[in-house]
Amino acid sequence: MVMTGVLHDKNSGRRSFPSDKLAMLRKHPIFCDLESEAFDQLCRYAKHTTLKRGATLFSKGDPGNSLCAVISGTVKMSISSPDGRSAIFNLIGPGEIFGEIAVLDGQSRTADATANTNCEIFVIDRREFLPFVRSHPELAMKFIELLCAKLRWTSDQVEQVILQNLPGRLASALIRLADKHKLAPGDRTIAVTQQEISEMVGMTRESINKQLRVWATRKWVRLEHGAIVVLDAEPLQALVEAGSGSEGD
Amino acid sequence: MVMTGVLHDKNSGRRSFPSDKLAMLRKHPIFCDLESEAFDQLCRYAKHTTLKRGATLFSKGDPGNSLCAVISGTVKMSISSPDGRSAIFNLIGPGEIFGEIAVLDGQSRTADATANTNCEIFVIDRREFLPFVRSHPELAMKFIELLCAKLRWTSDQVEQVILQNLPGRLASALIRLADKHKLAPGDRTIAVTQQEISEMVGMTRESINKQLRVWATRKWVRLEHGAIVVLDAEPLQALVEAGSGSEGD
DNA sequence: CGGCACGTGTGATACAACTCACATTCGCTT
DNA sequence: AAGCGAATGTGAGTTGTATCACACGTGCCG
Repeated sequence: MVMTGVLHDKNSGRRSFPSDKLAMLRKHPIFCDLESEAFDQLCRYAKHTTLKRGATLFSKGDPGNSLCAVISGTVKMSISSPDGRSAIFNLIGPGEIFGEIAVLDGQSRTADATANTNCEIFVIDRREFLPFVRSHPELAMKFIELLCAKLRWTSDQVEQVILQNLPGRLASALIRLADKHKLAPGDRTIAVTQQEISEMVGMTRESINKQLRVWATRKWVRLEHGAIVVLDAEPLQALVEAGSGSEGD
Repeated sequence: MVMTGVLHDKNSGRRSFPSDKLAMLRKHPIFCDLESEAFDQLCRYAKHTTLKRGATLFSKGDPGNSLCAVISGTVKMSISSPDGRSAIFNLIGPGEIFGEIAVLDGQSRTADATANTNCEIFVIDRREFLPFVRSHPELAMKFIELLCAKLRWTSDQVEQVILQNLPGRLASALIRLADKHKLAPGDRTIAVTQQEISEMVGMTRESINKQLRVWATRKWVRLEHGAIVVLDAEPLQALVEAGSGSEGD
C-alpha cells in the first residue's frame, strides 16, 4: 500500500522548485552546512507531493525507497496492532525529515506514515539519495547525528513507558512535545488531540482526559479543542523526576 | 561516577594486543570490511579493561568520552527511576559494541552501563575515534547501519510495550532475545534471569514467573536456573501477532 | 560441608487503568 | 442556521497487574 490519496504529483521538480518552501529545509541541521551548489543538486532530485488528511504515504513493512521531508502540515508515524489499537511514535512537522531509517539501511519501513492533516511533502528516491550521501561524507556525519537524536527520542519513550504510571507518562509526553514544538519561546501550545496523546503514551483517551482535567483545575495546563497549552511546566517536570510515586494525583 | 570496580587497567594497549580476543571484533559487521591496516591502527588506540560483576562503567548523564566493545561477559544497559525500579534496554554480549550514541553525537550518555557478569571490554577514546571515522567514510556508513539497527530494536520495544499485554510482551521479548543470542541454530537457550526479563519488559518478576510457568506446562519453554529455553517459538510468535487478545492465557 | 546470597515459586489482597455507555461541545460544510 | 462528524467530558462496573509476604531450591565460597 503506497501513496493512496495523493492529490496530485507535480513534475519531478527539475528546475524552478518553489524556493520559499525550500528555505525551511535549507535551515535544517542536516543541510545547513552543505554548500549551496550541492543543496541545489539535491533539490533537482526531489519530488513535490501533496497529500490530503488521512492519506497513507507508506506502511510498516513496505520497502523503503524514499526519504521524505515535511513542508507544511504534519505526518503521523504510527503502528497498529491486529485488534485495532494503534501507537504513535512521533508527529512530524514542517522542516522535519522522516523515513530515513529504511532508506539508509535498505530494509523495510518500521512504521506507517499517514498525513495527519493536509500536507505538502518533499520526496527523494533512494537510488539518487544514497550515491549523493556517499559523495558527501560530511552529510553522512550529519545523518549519524540525526539517527542519534531519534534514538534518544525513542529511548526516552521506552524509559517513560516502562518506569512511569499514567501521570508520569503524560507529564513526560507533554514536556517532550512542548520542547519539540517550541515555536515562540513563550508559546507552550501543543497542537494534538487527546486521542493522539493517548496513543503516544499507550493509555486510553478516557484516562488521559481525566488526568488532564485534574491538572487543568490546578492551572498546570489549559485544554483547547485539538490542543493543550502547558501553563506551568515545573510541577509536571517534578512528577517525571519523582518516578511513579502517586503523591496526591 | 565512572569506572568503579575496575580490577586492573592493562597498559594502553600499544602493540601486542591479545589477538585472539580481537578476532571476534574483526568479524563484527562494523569492522569486517575494513582493511587490515586500518583495523590495526584502530587497535593501537584501544584500551583493554576488566570489570567485575556489578561494576559501573558509566551512568546516564555522564559525558560520553569513549566507545566500548565487549570481549567476554555481558554488560547491562539500563536506567533507574528515583523510586528504585529499573528498566533494562539491552544486554550486550561478546563481540557487540555499545556506548556509540554519546560518542557519535557528543552528548551525554543515555543509560547506565554496568557489568552484568565479570567481563573484559575494549575502550576507545572519543578524541582518537572521531578523527578515525572522519578519515574512513566507509566506516561512517557502517555506523549509520548500526544506528539504524539499534533504532529498529528500540522502536520494536516501544511497539510491544504500548500495544501488548503481559503475555504478548513476554513472548515478544523471548523471541527477540532468542534471535539475538542465536549461537547454534538449534540452541534456543537464553541466559537471563526472570528478574532481568521482567525489567526488560516492564512488568514484575512475580507476574513474569506465573506466565512462564503456564507456558512451561505447555512445553513452550523450559525454565532453568538463570536461563530460559524456548522449546516452541510458534505459539509465542502467534501470541505476538494476535495483539493483546487474551485467548485462554 | 555448612551457610548465605541469589534465583525461583505461589497465594491473598489491593488498586490503577480499562471498558462501556453515554452526554456535551465545537467547528466545519451546505 | 442547520446538521453532522470529530473532539471532549464523565460515571459505574470490571480486570489485569502490582504488592506483599512468604517458602523453597541451588550453587558458590570460605
